[in-house]
Amino acid sequence: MKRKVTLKQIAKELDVSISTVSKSLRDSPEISEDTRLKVQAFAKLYNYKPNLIALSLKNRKTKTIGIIIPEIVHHFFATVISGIEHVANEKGYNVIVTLSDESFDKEVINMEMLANGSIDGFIMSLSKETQFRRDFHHIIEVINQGMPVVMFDRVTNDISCDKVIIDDNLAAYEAVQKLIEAGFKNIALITTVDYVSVGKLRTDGYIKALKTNNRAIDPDLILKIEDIDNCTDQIEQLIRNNKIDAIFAVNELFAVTAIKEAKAQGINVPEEMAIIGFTDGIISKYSSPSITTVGQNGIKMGNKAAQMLIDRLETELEEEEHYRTEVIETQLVIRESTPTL
Amino acid sequence: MKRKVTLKQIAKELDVSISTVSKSLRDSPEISEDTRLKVQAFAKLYNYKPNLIALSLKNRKTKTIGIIIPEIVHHFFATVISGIEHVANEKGYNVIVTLSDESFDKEVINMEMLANGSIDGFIMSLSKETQFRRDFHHIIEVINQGMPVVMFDRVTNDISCDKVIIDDNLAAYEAVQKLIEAGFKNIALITTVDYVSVGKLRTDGYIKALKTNNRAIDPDLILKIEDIDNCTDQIEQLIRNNKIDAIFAVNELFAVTAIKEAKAQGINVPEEMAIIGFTDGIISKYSSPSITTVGQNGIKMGNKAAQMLIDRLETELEEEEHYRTEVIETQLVIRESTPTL
DNA sequence: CAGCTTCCCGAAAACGTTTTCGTGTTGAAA
DNA sequence: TTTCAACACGAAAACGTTTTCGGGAAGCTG
Repeated sequence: MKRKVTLKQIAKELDVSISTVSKSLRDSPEISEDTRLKVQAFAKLYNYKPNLIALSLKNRKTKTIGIIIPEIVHHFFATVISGIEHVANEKGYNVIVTLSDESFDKEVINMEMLANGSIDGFIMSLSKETQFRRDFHHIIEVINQGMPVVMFDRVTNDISCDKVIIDDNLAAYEAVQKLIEAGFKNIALITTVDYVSVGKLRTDGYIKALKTNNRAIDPDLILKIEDIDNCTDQIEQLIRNNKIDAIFAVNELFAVTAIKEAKAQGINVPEEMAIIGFTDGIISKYSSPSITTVGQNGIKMGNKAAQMLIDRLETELEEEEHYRTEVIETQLVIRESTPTL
Repeated sequence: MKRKVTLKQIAKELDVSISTVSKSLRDSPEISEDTRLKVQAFAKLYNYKPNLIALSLKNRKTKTIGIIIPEIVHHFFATVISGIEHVANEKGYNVIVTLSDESFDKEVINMEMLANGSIDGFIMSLSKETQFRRDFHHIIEVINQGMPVVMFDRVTNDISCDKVIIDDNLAAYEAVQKLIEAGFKNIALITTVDYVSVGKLRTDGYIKALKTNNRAIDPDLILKIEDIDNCTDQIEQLIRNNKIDAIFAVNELFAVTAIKEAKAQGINVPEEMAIIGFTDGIISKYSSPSITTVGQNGIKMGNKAAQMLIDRLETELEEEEHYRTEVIETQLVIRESTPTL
């Protein structure tokens, strides 16, 4: 077991100073070709690689990005991480991932943990609980310490920083508009409780679409689900108790559950009931019928977020404070759960 | 923007030495209660938190675990990460995630990157290309440097280190055995090319089950797929050209695709054809019919892997070298794609 | 009063780098 | 021969900690 070799060891072995070794390896003109080559050969032989922790300490930057997301077992977040990781890697950055599990406390703990020198900046999406409590002191503190933060998807207006989002409102509006244009009359909405920012926005988009078309808003057709893991019964009721010919669901799970319940009640999808979901993940693709859905390109969001963070890290103009909000375009992915529109 | 405060600054401000500050904060009995309290109050006021990078350098450990996996946009790997992250977090460790994208080169680069001080140990699953090339020098080198490595799922016998796996062979055997017991005669196999370790093992399990029951092995019923993204045509052919009444697929994608193709050819699942998949992910759960599958508990694998790594990190007995291979039990998750067995 | 503890505290080393600055040697120019 | 520039290298500081060791002051014992 040969431990990693350090500058000091090379210096000792070659009977020169540490500085000489360091300079040789960095091809400094200060060093004679003789010693330079000698040192380089020796370093190569022993496979010397500078210790990144020491470099981090010296340079006061770690070349590492911290990510805080609610969950990783969630296709959308996984794609975003993937997107982040790719551009980060390209630019020589590593990525530390932490999970809040939708918990405020875990979000705070993770944030404080990473803020103590481990990373150069954050990319994050708020936990449900944080959105509910509207307590963002941990984020504000980090920003005040001069550490850049980029928020994506689940963001808040209460904090000014760079953001990457989709236009949830518009995307929902357009999806519902499509349904209306296709002639559907009784369009239901399956959504989340309002404090989930994206849920609220999508709900608003649904309402806007109906209003624009002078349709009445029927509260009975709007189902707000609190506990996402137990949505089946409520959705079953919704379908049973109302005359519905189309559903707009704000996520894949609601959409696929709606399909299942419709089938169970003998309703054909899409012939008798059309369904549009949100998020183009595994479920939408492999469900049968496959689900027409609003695609939010997670990879692209991740790319953009990483791009913005690194830009801010590397242009040390520091004080511009000119925060941007980048909107990633969505597209309606047409599949089998809607009749040919 | 108040930058993070350091020991030095506190020392200066309070007109004591750095050592005094450090000791005060760590409740050293060397320091009088007077100064101790004074320092602590001041530190609290300025929200002092020790710089983790400095600590890492000093202690020669980072309290960080490096993960290298082929992809993250893959439910199984995401669950494993989740499992790792949870026990890591509990024990005060962070987690750096890197992706190999199934590429040997990226695996090597990421490994070397992380090995230079950033982490205390690795948890990894081999990329396809690495398994194909059977080149493990990067891993061996890291191990020789004294850095512990835990491999999971896609492992190799060529390296001795801690491992966490499932018994792929047995799980496949049992799944196929179930099909045989249920009276199915013509059981096809959809698998990967042999160099993917888990694919090979599952294939062997399939063959063993047939042999045990004195069934002939029909090569026509064994489909080995190279390019997982373009499996549709081959699966369609398989089903069209053979009299098949059951299929065992080594992953979810093959299973769901088989269902789709069967349906397209007017074959009812499960009435006319039973299907068992592998991996209990999103697809199996939400497909319709939902898919009976071999559940490999990713969370548990992650938990175990993290546990093993941390154990090895924290028992500095170093030289025991007594590597373990932990086998996580699987269970057949019965769903709609098989008739009540 | 001498000597010895005890109590507090600071100096310095160490972790592994990079970089600034200083310095000794050489050779050439004056 | 003197002076000076160029050259090659080393010492030391810095990043932020922790910890060992040493030492001054005060109090106590004899």
